[in-house]
Amino acid sequence: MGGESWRRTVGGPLRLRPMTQNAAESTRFNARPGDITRWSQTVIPTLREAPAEAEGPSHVLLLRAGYIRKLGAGIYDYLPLGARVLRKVSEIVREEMNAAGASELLLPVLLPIELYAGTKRDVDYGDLLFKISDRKDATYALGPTHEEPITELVRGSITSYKQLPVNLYQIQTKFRDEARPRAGLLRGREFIMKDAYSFHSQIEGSGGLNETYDAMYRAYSNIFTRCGLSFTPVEAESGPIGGSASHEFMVNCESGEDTILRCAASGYAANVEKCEIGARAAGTLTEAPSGELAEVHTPNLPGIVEVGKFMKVKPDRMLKSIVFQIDAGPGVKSDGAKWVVAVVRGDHDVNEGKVKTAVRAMTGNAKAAIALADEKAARAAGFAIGYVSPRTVNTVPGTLLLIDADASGGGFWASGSDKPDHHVKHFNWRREVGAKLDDAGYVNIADVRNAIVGDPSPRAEGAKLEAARGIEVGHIFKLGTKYSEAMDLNILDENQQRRPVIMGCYGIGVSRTLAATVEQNHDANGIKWPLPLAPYHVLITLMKFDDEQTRTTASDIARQLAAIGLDVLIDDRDERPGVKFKDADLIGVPIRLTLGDKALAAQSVEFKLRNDDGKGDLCPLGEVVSRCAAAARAGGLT
RNA sequence: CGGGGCGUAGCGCAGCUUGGUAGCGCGUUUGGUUCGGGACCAAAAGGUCGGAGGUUCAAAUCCUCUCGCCCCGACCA
Repeated sequence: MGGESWRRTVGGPLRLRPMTQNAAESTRFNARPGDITRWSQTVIPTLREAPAEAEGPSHVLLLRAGYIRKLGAGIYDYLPLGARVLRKVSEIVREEMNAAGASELLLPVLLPIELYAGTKRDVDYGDLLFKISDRKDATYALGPTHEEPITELVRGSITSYKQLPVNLYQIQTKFRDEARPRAGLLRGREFIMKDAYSFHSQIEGSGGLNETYDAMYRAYSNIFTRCGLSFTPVEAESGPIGGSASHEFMVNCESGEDTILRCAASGYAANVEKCEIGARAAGTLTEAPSGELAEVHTPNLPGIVEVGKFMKVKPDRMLKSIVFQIDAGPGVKSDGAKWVVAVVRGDHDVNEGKVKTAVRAMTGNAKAAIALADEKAARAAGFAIGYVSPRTVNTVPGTLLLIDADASGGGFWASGSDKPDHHVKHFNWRREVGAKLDDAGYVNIADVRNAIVGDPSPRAEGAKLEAARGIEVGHIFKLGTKYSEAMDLNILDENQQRRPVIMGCYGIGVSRTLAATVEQNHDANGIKWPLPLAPYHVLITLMKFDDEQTRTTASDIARQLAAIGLDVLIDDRDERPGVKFKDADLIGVPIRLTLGDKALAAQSVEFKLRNDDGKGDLCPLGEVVSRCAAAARAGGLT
């Protein structure tokens, strides 16, 4: 971080409110007064039963509590409560993005398909790209992310390296033609996202990509902290630049779809795709055989588990051999290596990214691309797909062999037999593969599998990796020059060199954050909003909706709360108390004030937090505002 | 895109096997009794049974096609 930079890139949000010694002023939570809404005048259609299709706590509760309504598969209305929460998330995002030196703009949703053809993303994105056509039959895409339009914009408006860096963001609806929308707001076809793009003339130093990346990392940490969420930033699959060039921000939640791994000793955390594994004991590839090689007929068995059951061999004693094909990369001459067979234990999963890294190291070709082998091509080359064994390193020309440490030892192994419907028992590395094992140009022991719970930590000796689940709500990464090269975004640098602009990209799922917050904060009765995201901070429940004194008192309190910046919902419906209390718990407003006869007679109201059990306690009218303010502050409202 | 399932009142469901006047609970409306954690009694409104075609005297029910939705998998912010 260049400390002299005029740009504010560190720390919390700028607040417009001037510092003051005045005690009353200092309890204010917002520059503007809070909102006062009467339940009877808005639309909060709570449901006793959730629609049958609702899946998962956030989906069920947001539907039941009247925050959202489904309009189609993966398409939702945001009702007044839902819209208010979205606004709260967005405001926090805005404040932190602005404080970190980014500028908000708004790009179109409707984009000519040609824009995506230029970067081949119309193909790469495939069916995920939402396409529509107009009356002239011209095709458009509904923006899934906005690298192309933003690059197009910057190409036409930034003309000198002296104008860099810039970081531009928008908060907007995105579209993806998901194969299977699910879990309500967590995976919709239409969702709200904050996406930011930064542009730089260099990677290092003041104004460089790394500086902004770090600033975004801090801004994201601030944002999710301010939202009141428990979250973990994890290392994710790195982009083209390498290193720790990508992080995902995961909301910690057992119901989350993503698995993350972390090491308590070092603080290291990564997603499954990225997670490194610490040093493991490997075999010497010289161990003695466990017995005679024996062929077993294993017809019509679809997976390793079934084969294992059939042969009475546990998956952790089986070798799984996965075939990848190597594309040497444009302009790079192939050195003859065409295939890679990655071998892991049957109970482990091959990691494509790690295979790629290992292949690059092995061949010295840093641009080599690998992909799961095309089945037809692999068969034609001599691989019995589904029954491949490591012996193919000897039988198929141009084949490299990568052996995971845990698959490299001696003892009993079962493997494919390189002919359809057959496996072998007592596979032995030395006997079956032979001299090629000693040729490091062809055979390497490497980390080529996904990490799992209990694996050694890559950062602290002796420590083990723990697994946790989460929901991805933010992702930052270093794009490099992929888009600037594809779209001719070049700028002359100070040495008069014409160079592609270096880019970074930073996303936050705004609507997903709303849902993830509910996933993380709820109980059997309903939602429990963290104060900063709550649609209203205080709910005033009238026991007698038509009692004049009750109504006046409620209005009074609401006005005073609004004056210090708290948002107030007054439940003035003609409903029985039980209904009101159930709904109060369901919609999850953090602070509840109940105005009933007995309390009012004692010049008091009942004060209860959504987080507390029981019925709350009496609070004298004169102390209500300060008590709410204290609770709001304790709840993380600023 | 593969496999499975479901479309009947605002929500949850029954009816379909064996064709014959479309039902139940919740919610809604009206009246009454109630009134501190989803009250009770009475009355009422609300449905082209997803759509199209076919078989039949007659179709929510049987057949064909189609659309929508959900779940598992593949995929994924």
